[in-house]
Amino acid sequence: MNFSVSEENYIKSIYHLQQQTDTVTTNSLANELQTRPASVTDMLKKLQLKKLLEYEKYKGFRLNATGNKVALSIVRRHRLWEYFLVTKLGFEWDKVHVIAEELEHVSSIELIQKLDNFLNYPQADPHGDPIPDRNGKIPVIKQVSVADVEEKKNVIVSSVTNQSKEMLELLKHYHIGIGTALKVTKRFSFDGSVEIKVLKNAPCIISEQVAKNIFVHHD
Amino acid sequence: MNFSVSEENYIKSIYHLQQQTDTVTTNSLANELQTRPASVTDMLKKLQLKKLLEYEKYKGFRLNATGNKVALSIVRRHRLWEYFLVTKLGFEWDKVHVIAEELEHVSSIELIQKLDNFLNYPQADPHGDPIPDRNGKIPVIKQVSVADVEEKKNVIVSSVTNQSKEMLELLKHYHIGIGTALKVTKRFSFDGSVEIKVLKNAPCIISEQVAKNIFVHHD
DNA sequence: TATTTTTTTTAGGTTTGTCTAAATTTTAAT
DNA sequence: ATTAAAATTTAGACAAACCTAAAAAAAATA
Repeated sequence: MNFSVSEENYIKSIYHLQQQTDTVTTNSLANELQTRPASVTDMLKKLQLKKLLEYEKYKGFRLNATGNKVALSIVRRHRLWEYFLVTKLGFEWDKVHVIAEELEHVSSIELIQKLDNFLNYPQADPHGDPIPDRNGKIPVIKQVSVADVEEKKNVIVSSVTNQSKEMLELLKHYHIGIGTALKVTKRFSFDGSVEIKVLKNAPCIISEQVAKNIFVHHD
Repeated sequence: MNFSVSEENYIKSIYHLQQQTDTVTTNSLANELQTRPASVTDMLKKLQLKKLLEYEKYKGFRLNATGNKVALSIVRRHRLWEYFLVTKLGFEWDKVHVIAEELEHVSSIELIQKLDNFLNYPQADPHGDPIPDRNGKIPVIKQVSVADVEEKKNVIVSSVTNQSKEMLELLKHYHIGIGTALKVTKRFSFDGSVEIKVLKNAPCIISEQVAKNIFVHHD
């Protein structure tokens, strides 16, 4: 089956909203897509007709198995492109989302297969979000926030929850990015701040707030 | 200025038709785009309104300076993506056109700038067609067909006019691709066939028909 | 429970890009 | 120079994806 850019955007947004709430409401989807509830209803009927949705008037809706599969393939494309943009083209994290939003709609299956191979089958995008494989399987990456990680253990940064410009600025200053190896050298229980050591750099202290947003996995 | 996918396709097709004939006709454009003459007329009005065209009813049309600039930026995007698909993702020449047709409409200027840099500012796409630079300047690549090249000179394959599957098959068999270094060892005036030597391979003979389609430039 | 508020859907309209069929202009042929 | 043929444009329709305003249903509140 082939879908329009608009249909794909709806499917993707429903998928994302479903991660938080089981069934999705018209208003929340309209809000997510920056459109009007009436437009959402129109599209819902269309997606239901194409058998991607479970939808009952006034009762909310959710993707069925087929819809979910389609969503995962869009997410896969999006995240692979994001990874490409950062690791190959040298974009900053905070710039890639918008561009990947366009690239994700290029539909060639072979393209994505070859891109995946070229990138060496990455497990997560530059924000640390997992990349579904060609079958829609999402790799489970065991990760802990820096606020909870064991002392003295070597860990690798795998994702950052807060993707604001401010956070990016801070991480750049500390030379921290996805894939950075670091070690928690000390934890201060007074304010929850943490001393970390990024390879070859002098140790530095980050606040609890920051530590909670940085996730790592074991080496 | 920002253009729709449809507008971009019209602009690009007009540009290509202009390479052969000075002014373009409604029918030829309809044929190129696999659409109806009436649809072409509709779009012409729109492009004229956007000041990209010189167009007089019933008299044919052509891109003006602005239109040309837009066309060149689309051609640039298309050819850079083709180059990427072949050299980085390992696609065959004959598969990339369709995919590049989609990728070319992703509009981020920064994306194309960084892609160009990543690819190391290639001068020509995998078919040997020149890639306009960011200012729309097309590199002039002095090239001669193998049928006309001097004997014993070392030359490099720069483009292949015929891009059919059959031609690709033949070239693959002879280990010839864009960038391949070769030497014309002998020319037979009887039938115009040419003996060439591809580095390290045994010399081989290609027909005049093939020789005429392979273009080379001096080392 | 009755009423108000919020959410969702329907009805009808707009824009973009397409189409067919008919009208018009240009080109070719007698 | 007429007439026939071909090319082009206009007129009017249609589908996709959006919109506003009004109606209907569900949820919240008195």
